[in-house]
Amino acid sequence: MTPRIPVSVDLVVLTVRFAELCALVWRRDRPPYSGRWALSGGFIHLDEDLPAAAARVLAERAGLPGAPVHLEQLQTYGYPDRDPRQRVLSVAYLGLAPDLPASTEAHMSWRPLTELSEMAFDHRRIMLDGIERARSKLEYTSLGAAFCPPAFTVAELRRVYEIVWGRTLDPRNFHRKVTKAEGFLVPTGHSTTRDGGRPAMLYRRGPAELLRPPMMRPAKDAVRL
Amino acid sequence: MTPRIPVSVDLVVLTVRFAELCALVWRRDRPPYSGRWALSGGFIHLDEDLPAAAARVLAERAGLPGAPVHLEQLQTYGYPDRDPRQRVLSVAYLGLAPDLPASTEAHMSWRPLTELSEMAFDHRRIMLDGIERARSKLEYTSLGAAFCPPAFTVAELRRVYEIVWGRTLDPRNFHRKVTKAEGFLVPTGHSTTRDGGRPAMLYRRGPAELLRPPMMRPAKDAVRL
DNA sequence: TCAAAAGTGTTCCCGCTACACCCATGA
DNA sequence: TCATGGGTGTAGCGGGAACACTTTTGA
Repeated sequence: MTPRIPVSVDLVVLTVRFAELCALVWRRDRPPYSGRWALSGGFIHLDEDLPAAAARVLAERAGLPGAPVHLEQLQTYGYPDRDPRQRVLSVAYLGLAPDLPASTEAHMSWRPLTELSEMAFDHRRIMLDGIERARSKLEYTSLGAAFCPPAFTVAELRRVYEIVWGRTLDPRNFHRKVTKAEGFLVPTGHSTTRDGGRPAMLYRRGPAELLRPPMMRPAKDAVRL
Repeated sequence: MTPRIPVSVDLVVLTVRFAELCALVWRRDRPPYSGRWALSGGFIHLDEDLPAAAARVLAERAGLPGAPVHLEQLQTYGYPDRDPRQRVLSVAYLGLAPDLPASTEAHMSWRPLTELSEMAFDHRRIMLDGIERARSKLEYTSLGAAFCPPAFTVAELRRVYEIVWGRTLDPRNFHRKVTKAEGFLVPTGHSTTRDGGRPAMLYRRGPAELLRPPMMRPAKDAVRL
């Protein structure tokens, strides 16, 4: 007989807001782990594909239906006692989102990492794996723009990198690097002064997925901004 | 009610032998997909961790008990009709192995990619994902040595890179790069002439996991050796 | 006129590439 | 002595780091 196991999809949805890297979480109100922060998740349906289940959880449980969130499979967690009630296999997805309002109806909220030292189940481990994935994805893909609104400036994109990596970057070299990179940024023709100073060009995400050569994060001796 | 799903672990075990990248497969002898090549796999037990299940499948189904195979989780495949009999969720693991004899008892054999254009289920897709993972891992980790025997020469390691990437590499620059990289190679003090010519130093795998800066594969205009 | 941020030019340095060259063995 | 592959030296180039400098706005 083949053993059958309940399978859930859990979402590590990250964003950058108020100069901090935040995750979308809700506070559990019953055991186990009552009062702890938890990722949004749900069991997959029997006729449902994994990406479809992730999209459904994003819409229904996370309260972000139709939001422009980049979703990708992260990893699967399956040690037997990760849920004390019954064995559950969890397929984790990573979501990168612009700064959206969290759904109060779904009881979700954006919390900076510093507040998330204690989480339910193994959700802290999953979240940390997601953050590490996001950090490395910024190095060799153009996914940093997934944290930005549809039109954004180079400085806003740079602040995303700085906050996700926890490093300061040289604004001038960063500017050259991303504007020169083929297919990373598409000029909209408009500009804005919302950051003060000289008006900055507004860009949209370009078609390029990979960044070659990659932009490597500086060594850890450089500090948080 | 939470739907329960059978979960299997499937292994993409790769090696380099006879100057070709090969995968460990077996030929199915009954429907569905009778006669097609398949990856080794098995259902996970109810009390079993995922890495433990992968190790068990490697030992029992793949016929490589105790072999020095680097195993890491690849991805999870879950669209509902990937197995026509019943829905099965597959957690794929990638294994990198030195050139070991395949177990005849387990009916496994090493087959070069060129012979594996038609496989059972979605195993070709899984295998291709595993190969792409292996290719990129060679770029930024020291896992190339996982394809080599315990003691190996720089030239043997280079041929691993050349075959996995399908590109020729400059032997002299490659030599400098890997011998200079901190923690990649540990000299054994011995040497060998098994490749002909001047004796080559033998090395063991070093403690370093990551390769910084990475060794990037050349653009695709360079051809197969 | 000044502060602030955008964007450009320039210099230095390091790492990669290409290739000339020498070394140590078997045949 | 020659063929074969191992290993070193070195010049050139391209990209990143550092930073001086100009540009364009709001106040």
